[in-house]
Amino acid sequence: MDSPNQHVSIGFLMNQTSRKIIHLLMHRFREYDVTPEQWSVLYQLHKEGGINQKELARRTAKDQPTTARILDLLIKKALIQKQMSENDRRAFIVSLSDKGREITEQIAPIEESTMSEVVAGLEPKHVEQIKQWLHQMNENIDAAMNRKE
Amino acid sequence: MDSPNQHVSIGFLMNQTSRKIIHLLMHRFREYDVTPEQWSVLYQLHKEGGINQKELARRTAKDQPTTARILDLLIKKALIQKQMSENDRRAFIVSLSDKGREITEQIAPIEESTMSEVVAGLEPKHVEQIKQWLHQMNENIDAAMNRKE
DNA sequence: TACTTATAGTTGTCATAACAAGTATTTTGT
DNA sequence: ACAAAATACTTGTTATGACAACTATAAGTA
Repeated sequence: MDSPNQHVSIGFLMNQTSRKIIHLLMHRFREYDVTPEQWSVLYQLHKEGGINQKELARRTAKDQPTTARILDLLIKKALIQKQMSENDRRAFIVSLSDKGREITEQIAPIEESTMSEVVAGLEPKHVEQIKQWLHQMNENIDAAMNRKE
Repeated sequence: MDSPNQHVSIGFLMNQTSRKIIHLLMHRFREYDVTPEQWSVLYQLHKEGGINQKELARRTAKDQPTTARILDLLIKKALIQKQMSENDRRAFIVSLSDKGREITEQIAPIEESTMSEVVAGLEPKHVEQIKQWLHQMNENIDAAMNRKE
């Protein structure tokens, strides 16, 4: 990519960078047969299991159908399990299997070191600064979506 | 999204923000029946038409199959046309149709104003700073991918 | 020239994501 | 208590994106 940075929209650049990060993580995770999106689900369940699909979708910032299909794949790989909620028979409670916990703990340091490579050359306070600005953009977008529909 | 910014990986946050930008643009473009990814192709062709698919893929940062399929859709909508290259019978030369040019010019200001909304509250020099850091991350990722395979 | 290799593009498969529509269950309002 | 509305989840469709395999053509090389 030799394109002059200055004339490229920030939207285009963010999209490109985000895809590249996912691409890199995919390669690093490949031997575990887990994609970055599947990893984000496993990671949330490792932080706190026993939540339902809707809550899991909220925490991973995915919609419910996408979450449901990722869970299908993770069940096929025997990394998670679903059980019917006792309080609410519409809902399922999701949690890591032993194998899922093991793989999650193996992948976690790989994810961390990969992201360190990605932000190499940036100071930690700059990374925090970017996160704050991204957060601001997120809020702007939410406001824009709510305003117009 | 009430998640505490600090404990979220920058990769996760970038992916989320990027998707939200696309989502917002999609809504703003909906009446023109053009998606943001299709728009990025139209935009590049408006800057310079008469290039082949491989070059177009490079400029939009998509791979060739993705570009080919987006072009199929744009041809169906009669926004672009392909003609065989005279020099190289493997290649097609892509360019905007009159309708494509018209729609592109209508959408351009919408894209601009939408992106202004997204970065509302950030100073222009901060936006430039983010772009520089994103560019740095891109280079880091390219280096990491080349190093390991 | 003939053979090998590289290139431009297409097609197929799978994962992710948005959206709409459907089912089953729960909650709300009367 | 009962009908209506909301909720949790699933399924189908379309677009995008990564990747591998394929066809046709071009370029490099013996």
